[in-house]
Amino acid sequence: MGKLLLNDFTSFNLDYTLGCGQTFRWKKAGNWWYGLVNDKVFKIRQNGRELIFENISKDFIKNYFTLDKNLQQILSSISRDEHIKQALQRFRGLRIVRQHPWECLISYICATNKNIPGIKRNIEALSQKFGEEMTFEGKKFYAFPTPAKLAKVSLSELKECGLGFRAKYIREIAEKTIQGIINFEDFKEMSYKKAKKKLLRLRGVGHKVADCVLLFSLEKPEAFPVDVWVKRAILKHYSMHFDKEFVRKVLHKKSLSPNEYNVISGFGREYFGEYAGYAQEYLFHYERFNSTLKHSFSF
DNA sequence: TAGTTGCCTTCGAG
DNA sequence: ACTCGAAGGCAAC
Repeated sequence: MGKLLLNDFTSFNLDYTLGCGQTFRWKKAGNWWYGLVNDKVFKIRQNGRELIFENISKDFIKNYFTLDKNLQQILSSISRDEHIKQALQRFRGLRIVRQHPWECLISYICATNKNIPGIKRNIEALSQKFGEEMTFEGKKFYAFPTPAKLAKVSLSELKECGLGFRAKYIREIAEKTIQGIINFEDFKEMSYKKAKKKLLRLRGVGHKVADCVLLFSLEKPEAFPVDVWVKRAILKHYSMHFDKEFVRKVLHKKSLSPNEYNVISGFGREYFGEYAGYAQEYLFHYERFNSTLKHSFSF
């Protein structure tokens, strides 16, 4: 068993961090969160300033949950108006974790035109079918499949995971990864713009998926992914920063054109600054949270 | 070249 | 039974 003491309990909240929808494989049982990250199974729980974990090293926990970063400083840098302040206040302690780029990329390709429970089912199916089996506390866990494995399986086998039209993109990217055409360590070294440009060349990767991968796994905290929830949040609370005509036009569209995407995402990066991605994550979670509240009390 | 439209898998909610 | 929408993207036009 390992322990880690935080300076201040508001500097990290495990439930918000793992429950906000940035990751898809964590499961909570009682007070413990069970996870499988980079081929390691472990569990972790929080009690105030204390983090308690089993089957994993302290260094891994520090790195994965970015405990080396000063969250208060990041949050004050994006705290630009009353609305974001409310979101920051409500979910203070939410951090963006360091995901593995390969798993992150495939996960967010699964996320195209899907809701979060659907993405989780896809990834669970992929892992059970093609990932390495592990045992922890007598229960079976499955690692996320390797690029080599996914490059070998047939399209119909992939589609059995409920991937639909995404299956062909996933296999293409698996092939390019084992061929070395995609090298995630190189992406980390590049600027945000250059890395994004390279990601956009992959079939199945548009602006939204690229920004998610850049933010959640490639150390680019300025990335500002715009999905339907963030679009709604921005048009609702920040419409004064856009042309009336633009707002009216984009409000009821299902999908954004590349240009419209860049207008909203570019606003986010300029307005919130170098940690715009954190603002995006708080706005996203806050918007979904408020929507759930409305539904729960509507009857 | 930039912007638009139709289509794509699946699946649960209503 | 039927439609709608979901952490969208592609290709034709």
